[in-house]
Amino acid sequence: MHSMRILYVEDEAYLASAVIHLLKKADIAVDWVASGEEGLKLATKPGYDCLVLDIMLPGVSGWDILKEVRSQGLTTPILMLSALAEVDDKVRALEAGADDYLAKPFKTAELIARLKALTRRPPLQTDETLRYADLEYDLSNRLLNGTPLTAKEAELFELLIRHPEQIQPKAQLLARAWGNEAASSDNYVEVYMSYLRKKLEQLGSSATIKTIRNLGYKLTSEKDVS
Amino acid sequence: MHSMRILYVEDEAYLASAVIHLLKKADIAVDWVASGEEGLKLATKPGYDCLVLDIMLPGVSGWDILKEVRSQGLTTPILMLSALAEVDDKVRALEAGADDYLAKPFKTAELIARLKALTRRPPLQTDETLRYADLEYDLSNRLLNGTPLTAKEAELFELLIRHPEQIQPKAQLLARAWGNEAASSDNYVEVYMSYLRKKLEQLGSSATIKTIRNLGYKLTSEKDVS
DNA sequence: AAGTATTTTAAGCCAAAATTAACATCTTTC
DNA sequence: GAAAGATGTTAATTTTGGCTTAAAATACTT
Repeated sequence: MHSMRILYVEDEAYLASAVIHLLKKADIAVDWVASGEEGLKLATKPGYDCLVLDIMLPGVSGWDILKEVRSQGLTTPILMLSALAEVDDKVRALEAGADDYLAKPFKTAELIARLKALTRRPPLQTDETLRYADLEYDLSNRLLNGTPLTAKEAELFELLIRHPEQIQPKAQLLARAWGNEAASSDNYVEVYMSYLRKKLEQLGSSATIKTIRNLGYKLTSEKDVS
Repeated sequence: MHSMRILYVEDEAYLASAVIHLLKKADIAVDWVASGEEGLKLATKPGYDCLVLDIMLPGVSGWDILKEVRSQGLTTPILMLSALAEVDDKVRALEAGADDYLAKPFKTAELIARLKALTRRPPLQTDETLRYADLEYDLSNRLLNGTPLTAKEAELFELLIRHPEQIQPKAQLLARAWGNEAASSDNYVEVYMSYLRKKLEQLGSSATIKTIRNLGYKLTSEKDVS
C-alpha cells in the first residue's frame, strides 16, 4: 500500500502551507507549486495520484491545466479548488473532466476525505471506442466492427466488452438492459446472447461469448482447452 | 452508449419528483424509493451505475444503506445527500466508503455533473483468488488453475482450500453443498471428491485431497509418510 | 397508416451437471 | 488374512439450465 502523492497548485502561500502541513500529517506527500506555468509542467508528469488545482491563478489558470491534462488523454483524478461557489462553475469544471470541486474556504479534513475517496477508484476510461481482441466497438454509434447493434444488444455487449474475460452474472445483464421490471425473464438474456454470437460469428471474430453455467457469460478469445 | 441508471432513496416526495424530472431530461434513468427499507433491498441488486442516498430517513437511514452495501464488498459509486453541511458529516460519509457528498439544498445541475463525474470512471473490480501450494482458485470464475469447476465441485473445493491442512468433516461438506436435503447421502461427497481428485491429477498439482477415515477430508501438499 | 426494425414470447431441442446405483477397493479389527 | 464397514470409481439415468427459432407484439419511421 503506497501512500498518496499529489500535486497542489495554489498561489496563496499562507493557505498552502497550512493545508500542506495537515496533508503531511495524513500521510499524503505534496508537491506544491505556486504558479500555473509550473503546475502545467508538472501536471502531465507521471507519478501523481491526484491533482489539486486552484482555479484562480495569475497567468495559466487551474482551468487551463485541467483542460490541457484531459486533452492529452491523461486520467489522473483532479480536484478543483475555487473561491467561486456558484453551481455553474462547479458544473463547468466537472463537465470539463474534473472529478470533484471544493469551494473555498474549506476544512482540510474534507479535502483529505475527498482525496481518499477519489484515489481509491481506478483510472478513467476516455476512449469512445472499446477494443478487445480483434473487436472494435464504437459506443456512440453502436457499431461492432462496422455492423450495427440494436439497443438491447448494445447494452449487453457493452457490459461484456468493458470487462472482457470476466463473468457477467446473468442477473446483472438482465438488470442492465431491462431494469428491475417484474416481467423480465432469463430467456431475454439467452435470446440476445444468441443474437450476439451470431454477429460475432459473421464478423469472423476470434472472440466468443462463453457461458458459465449457473453464473453468467463472458467475452473471451481463448481457445477451448480439452 | 448506455444511459445511466441510478437508485435514488429520498423520503421527501416533493423534492424527489422535481429532481427526477430534471434527471430524466439529462437522460438518467431513475428508480426512486421513499423508504430506507426499500432502498436497502434494491441497493444491493445489480444494475445501478450509482446510488444516491439521502442520509436522514425514518427507520433505515442512508447511512445504514451505505454501510451495508460496502460491507457486502460492492463497489457501486455512492453519492450521499444530506441537510447536514458539517465537515464532520462529510468526512464520516466519505471515509465510510461514499464517493461524494452533496449538502441540501442543492441545484440539480450540480447533482447531474457530479453523477457524471462519478460514473465516467469504470467500476472497481474485486476478484478474489485463493491460493495454496501450486493451486490458484479464482472464486468468481470458479477456475482452478484455469480449469472450470462445476457448481457442486466449487462449493466443496472452496471449503477445502479456505482451510488447507485442516480436516473438513464429511457432514459439513455435505451440509455446505446440499443443505439439509433429506435425500442427501455420504456418497454424494465421495463421488465429488473423486471428481476433484481427477482434476487435481490432470493439473499435475502437488496438492492432494486426503481422506481421514471416519472424519472427513483435507487438502494437503505433504507427501505420505510410510 | 403502412412498412420496417426490434423486442418479447414460447416451444422444442440439446448438453452439462447432478444423482443414482452397482460394484471395486481399501482399512481396521479380530 | 478374512470379514465388515468405509470409501472409491464408473457408467446410466434424470434433471436442470441454456440454446435456437419462428411467430406475435410492440415500437419506430415516413
